[in-house]
Amino acid sequence: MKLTSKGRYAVTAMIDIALNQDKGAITLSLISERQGISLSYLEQLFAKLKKAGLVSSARGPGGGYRLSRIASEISISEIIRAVDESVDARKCAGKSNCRGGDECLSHSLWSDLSDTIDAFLKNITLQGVVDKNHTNLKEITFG
Amino acid sequence: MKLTSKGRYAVTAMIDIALNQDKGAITLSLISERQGISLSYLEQLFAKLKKAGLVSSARGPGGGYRLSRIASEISISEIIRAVDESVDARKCAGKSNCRGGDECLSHSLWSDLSDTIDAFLKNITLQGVVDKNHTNLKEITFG
DNA sequence: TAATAACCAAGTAATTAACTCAAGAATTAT
DNA sequence: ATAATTCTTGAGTTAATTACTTGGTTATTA
Repeated sequence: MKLTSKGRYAVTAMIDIALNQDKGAITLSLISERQGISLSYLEQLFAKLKKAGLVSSARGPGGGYRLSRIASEISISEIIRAVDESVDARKCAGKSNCRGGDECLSHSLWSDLSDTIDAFLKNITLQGVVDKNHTNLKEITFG
Repeated sequence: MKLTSKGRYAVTAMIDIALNQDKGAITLSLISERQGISLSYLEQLFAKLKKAGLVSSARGPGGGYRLSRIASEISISEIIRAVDESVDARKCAGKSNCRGGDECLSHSLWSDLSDTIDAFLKNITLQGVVDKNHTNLKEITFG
């Protein structure tokens, strides 16, 4: 799991579609204008989003992108993972200075932590973000 | 909130100290050897960790770094925020194409989401990760 | 057939990450 | 004192990634 502005762009674009999906297919030009993201960059992001099965596309006039599933069934985790290659949490693997003992412990721990964050984001849906329902999650206390 | 390998390096190094703090101050050379992170890069990271008040330092032989607080009172959020500049969730601010209306909605939503992730990481402490207690958090279900 | 809009492939500029080099200053041990 | 150790600082380098640009092509619709 990796969190960068690249992922934010993807989430922003997906939210834009979710907010405007009643108007039919949404063109990247429109998203580009509304969200201030370059068209070609969006093309690259949407190639990945499509490959991940999160959106479907239609060419030609009246074409554009649609959500493949309803917004309540698309998680933020999926969107971010579609565009952001995950951080390699195990760079130690194969390295001479990492023998899998205590030295490697922190690496596997980070890996677990990363999974935990991912599991957390799986429970926040696009619809939840649009509805601002995700703020409910803030109320949950841990530990 | 931003999640990159830079933050992972910082967390890894802090875990290394937490695991070895009974042996006194920990030198960066040792962490460098054990974790496979270059010494100079660690120097830069620890300059920030120290500035953030997470570690204290001692020079000379027998010197090194110590945790400023006990591990159960240092959150993963603090460590990551100390070294990783946060993603600017409001690049829209001041831009002509973002007028603060619906167009900007997704930006503030992302900002909220980022806060949510941060709040989540605030509840995972260094000690929790060392004890693997953080895996308990995986059991929590949302929504 | 003309306009639209997705698709595609290179390449480039800017930024950041990760590292290197080269000093210096404080502390401890001899 | 002297020497070894370790933090501290800053300037510079390399590599990777981000974000964007350019210039097309294909498919679809009016």
